[in-house]
Amino acid sequence: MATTKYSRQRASIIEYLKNTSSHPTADTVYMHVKQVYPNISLGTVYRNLNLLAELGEAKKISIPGESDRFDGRTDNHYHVICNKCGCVTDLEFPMEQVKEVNHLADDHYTGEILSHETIFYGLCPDCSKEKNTN
Amino acid sequence: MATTKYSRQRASIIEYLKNTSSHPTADTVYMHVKQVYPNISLGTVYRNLNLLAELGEAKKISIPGESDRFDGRTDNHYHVICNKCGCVTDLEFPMEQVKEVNHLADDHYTGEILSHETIFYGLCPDCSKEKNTN
DNA sequence: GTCTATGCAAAGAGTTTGCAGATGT
DNA sequence: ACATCTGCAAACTCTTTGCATAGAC
Repeated sequence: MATTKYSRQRASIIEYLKNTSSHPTADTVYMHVKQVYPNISLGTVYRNLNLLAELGEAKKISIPGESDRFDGRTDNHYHVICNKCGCVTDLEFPMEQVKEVNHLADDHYTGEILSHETIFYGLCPDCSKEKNTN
Repeated sequence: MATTKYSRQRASIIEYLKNTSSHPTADTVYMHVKQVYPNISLGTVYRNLNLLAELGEAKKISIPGESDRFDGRTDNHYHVICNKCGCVTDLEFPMEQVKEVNHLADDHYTGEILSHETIFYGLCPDCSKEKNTN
C-alpha cells in the first residue's frame, strides 16, 4: 500500500476535526482550513477526509438528504440530528447494548446480522431546554 | 394544497413498487416502467417517487454511499444490506422493541430522542445459506 | 531523486427543475 | 376550461479525478 507523507494541509484538517464537536461537512472543513491555508482546494479537503476515514483517524457520517459530515471522534457512538436546529450531537451508548441491538435484529432475520448504522432524531439539549421553558 | 390527478405513469410506478420487494432505485423503476410507457422520462419517475413518499404510499430508503431506493411497503420495518451481494431485504421488528431502542437511547442523551433510522448490515438469507454449505 | 500531495478545473453521479405541450377532471 | 402531469433538457449539488507542479523524505 502507498505510504502517507506529511502535509501541513492534512495536519490542519486533523487538528480542526479533533478540536470540534460540530460534525462539519467537507465544505465547512474547507472554509476553516482556508483561513490558515488560503490556497487549499476543496478537492484536497475531500481527498484528506476520505484518507483519514480510511486510516481510522476520522469517521464519515451519512445523513439522509444531507451532505456527508466528518467526525474526529472514532470510538463507537451514535449521532442525533435535532429536528429543530439541525445540529448533530453525540450519543453515548454502552457497547453491550449496541451488540444487543444486533442480536435482537438477528432474532427476527433469516440471514445474519453483523452490524448497523443508526441516526437518531429528536431535540438537541439546547432546543429541548428551550422547549421546556417556553 | 395541490390536488393530485391520475396519471398512467404514476399508476404504473405504484403498481411496480407494490409488487416488488427488490427495493429499487429510481433508475430501476424507470427502466421497468419504460417497458410499458417507453416515453416516460427519468424526471417523471423522480417526481412521482417523491410525491408517493410524501403521500405516504411509498418510502424512500437512504443507504450511505448508494443512490436512494424506494419501497412500496410503508409499515414500520428495517432494512438489511447484504455485505456480499448488496441486496436489500426486509427485517421485521416488533413495534415495542423499536420504541425500546428510542427509550434506551433517550436514557443516554441529555436532549430528547424521538425516532431513529437504522440500516443493518450482514448476510442476506441466500448468501448466509451459501456460506454454510461451502 | 522519487513518490506522495496539492491546486485547479473538469468530469461524474444522482437528483431536481423550468418550460411548453399533453392529459385528467 | 383549467389545473396537474409529462417529456425534455438544462441546471444543481456533492464528490471525485486527471494532470502538471510543489513538497516530503
